[in-house]
Amino acid sequence: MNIGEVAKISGVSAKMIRKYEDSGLVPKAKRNVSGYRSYSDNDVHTFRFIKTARSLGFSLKDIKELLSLWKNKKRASSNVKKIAQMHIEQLEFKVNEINTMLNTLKHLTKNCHGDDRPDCPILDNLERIGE
Amino acid sequence: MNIGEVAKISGVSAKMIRKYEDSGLVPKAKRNVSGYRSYSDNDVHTFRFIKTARSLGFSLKDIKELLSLWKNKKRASSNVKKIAQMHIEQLEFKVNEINTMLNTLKHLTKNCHGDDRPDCPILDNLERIGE
DNA sequence: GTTGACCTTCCCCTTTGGGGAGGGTTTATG
DNA sequence: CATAAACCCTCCCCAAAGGGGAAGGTCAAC
Repeated sequence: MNIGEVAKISGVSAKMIRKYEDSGLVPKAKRNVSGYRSYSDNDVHTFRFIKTARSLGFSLKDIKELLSLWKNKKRASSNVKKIAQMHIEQLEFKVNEINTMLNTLKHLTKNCHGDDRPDCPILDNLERIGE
Repeated sequence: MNIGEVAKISGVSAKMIRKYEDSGLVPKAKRNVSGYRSYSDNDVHTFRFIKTARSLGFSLKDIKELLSLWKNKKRASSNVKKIAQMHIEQLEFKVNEINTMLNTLKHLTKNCHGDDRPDCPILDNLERIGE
């Protein structure tokens, strides 16, 4: 398969497939006589794995490890679980951050009349809060 | 004041103060004879405003608008409120995305025994989900 | 008068994509 | 058979919001 077909059926753009190769996430693809990258069904499988992992928010660094565990039939599942748990913690941290922002923002917005007058608790608080 | 003192009391690093100037977020600072940037208390006030707005997750683009509304005593609060509401919507979208990831990740992780054996529902699902 | 702390500009790096230029190849169509 | 469309290649630039550090000028204190 050429890169375009792999992109279509794996859901990873040709652009990103090349980048993943450049960055070492996946091994360099074989080339045909004219220099085109040439892929197997197995490669498609790998790109689908990457695509799914990205949709769960894993970083490429994490995915690199996940891929190597995936390919290693003698892996310990504890290593996979560790990566997932770290990732969960980071996502929970982010959610907490955003929810803190949202609480403040919603409070401020509720109290802003939002009309033609200039008075605005949102601006008032931007002046004051960060002290 | 020199940039270092402004950085210290506003909480915005000197590096970022220069970038904000370069990017047009704040007007170019006056310079003293030796070329050093020179700031007033009012400038500190502005950087504090920016700092707080960043802590609420506003983008620099949003902050540019917020700053101009803040400085404009004839503003309509509706314009401020609009920006805040758009921002709230974006943050809520992000939270939803992350929570969706977390639901899947927690489910998978719960079912992974996490020991020396290779079997792992996390990897199994990375293969399958994204179809 | 030298040292250290401060300031300047300039360039590079992060992360995960995308856009597009310039040029070669393959395939389909007239 | 020739040409055009659709691929593919590499290379460079862009986003956002920071940070690191080099090379060099300036100021203050000892």
